[in-house]
Amino acid sequence: MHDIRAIRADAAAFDAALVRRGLPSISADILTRDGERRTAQTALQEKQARRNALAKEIGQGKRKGEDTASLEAEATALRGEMEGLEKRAADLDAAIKAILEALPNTLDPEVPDGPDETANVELSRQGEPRDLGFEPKQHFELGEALGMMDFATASKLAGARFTVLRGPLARLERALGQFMLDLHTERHGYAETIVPSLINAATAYGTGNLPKFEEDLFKTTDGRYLIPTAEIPLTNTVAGDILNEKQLPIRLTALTDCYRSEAGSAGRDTRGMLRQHQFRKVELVSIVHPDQSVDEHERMTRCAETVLGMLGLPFRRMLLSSGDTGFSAARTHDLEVWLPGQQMWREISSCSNTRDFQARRMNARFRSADGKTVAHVHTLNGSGVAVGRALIAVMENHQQADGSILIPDVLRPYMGGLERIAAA
RNA sequence: GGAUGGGUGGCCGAGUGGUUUAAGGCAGCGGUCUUGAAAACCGCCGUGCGUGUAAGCGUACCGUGAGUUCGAAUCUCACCUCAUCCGCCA
Repeated sequence: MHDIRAIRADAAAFDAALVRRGLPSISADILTRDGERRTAQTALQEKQARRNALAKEIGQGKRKGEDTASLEAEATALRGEMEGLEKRAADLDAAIKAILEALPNTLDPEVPDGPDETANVELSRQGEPRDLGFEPKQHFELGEALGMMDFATASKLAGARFTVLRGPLARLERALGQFMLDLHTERHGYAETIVPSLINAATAYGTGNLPKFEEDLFKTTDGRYLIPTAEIPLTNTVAGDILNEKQLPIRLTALTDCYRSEAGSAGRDTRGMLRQHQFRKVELVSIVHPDQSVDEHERMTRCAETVLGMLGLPFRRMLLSSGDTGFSAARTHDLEVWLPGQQMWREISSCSNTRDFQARRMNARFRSADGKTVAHVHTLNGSGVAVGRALIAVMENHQQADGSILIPDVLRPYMGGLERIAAA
């Protein structure tokens, strides 16, 4: 959510930010409504002040046994005048809010301009795609040959875009989640958290998922939503709060199932378990002082990179372009892992600094250490990392010529010491 | 699902129609005292919006939304939510 005072202070900068998002300049329209709202509000407040004075006078008069009929008549008349002004101020306020809440976050100056992911910029790379010495298979070919990845049964149970995993492959998915959680809690300072998988509308609004992107969510019969990411409940844990500056930074992590309708992605990634209605993800969320969000964004991205490095997966860090950066983010780093079977880099983590955009929507603030000022916190979120896609990446990168899969060292303690997944 | 009782500032908590300008306490901030700290004492101390160069002034907010009234934290209605008990249940 944008700050109306910032728009008043520098309308040109606001419009320029919208242009970068491919949107028309609308500051003039907003400021016109804002001016009308303030005029109506000021007039209303003057009448409220008069009403309050009259009410006090009437109270005191009645106490003394005086006749207050004429005062009461004036107050009654005043009430009629106030109704129109009150409605006008409220309507304008709602109209301005409706405009502002549909606008995406302002982009970081370093974000490259471009229409879509083709304009993303590679910032760094760790590990290189290597020649396996044989024709690499895709994860679903490997999984089905092992008899441990079953799309037909999943389809029978639920439909397209679901997967049934069995045996050691199912355990590998569990191992990945445990490994990531242990890493982030023991080494990276994130507090392990269990959150609801169902959220109400206010919570989805706070992170920017509502009202614009409702079609991406699964909605329950009682009006709640299945979480598409733990970012939403984790970030909203501080909604409405005024935190003490000493509490910052707050770092939270959770392993949850994520549910996405994948509306609008028909036909994309239909084979395998790359794009599912349900997948597991370890999420990282940081609530920080505004001065710290840039550093925290780098730190968070490195926490996610550490996971991939320890799993022996080649990856690169991308800075998303203006056209590919999400609604709530000011700047996003995607981590793309190399998939030998696909011969492609695929997103496995996305780390975003939303600055105060989400904090404004959910009214999450902190009081300065000296107790004098209250300001919005900055919030960041990142995948640390997507478990289902990590499973794919491990399978494809550590596949052997015979179709077995070598288990990375760091996962073996979570696999009961198993070193290799092979067909039974 | 049924019954009952609640929701007041960062926290606790008083307040059943009119000097409430929401008491009091805790926490926090500043100060006095002290070598320093603690204690004690003194002062400050909710959020948003409007207005103003500013100091300030005004206004709204007591779970949310409507309503009654000249006037609502207080009365009415609906909803949300929490607690406890009963029922059911992993």
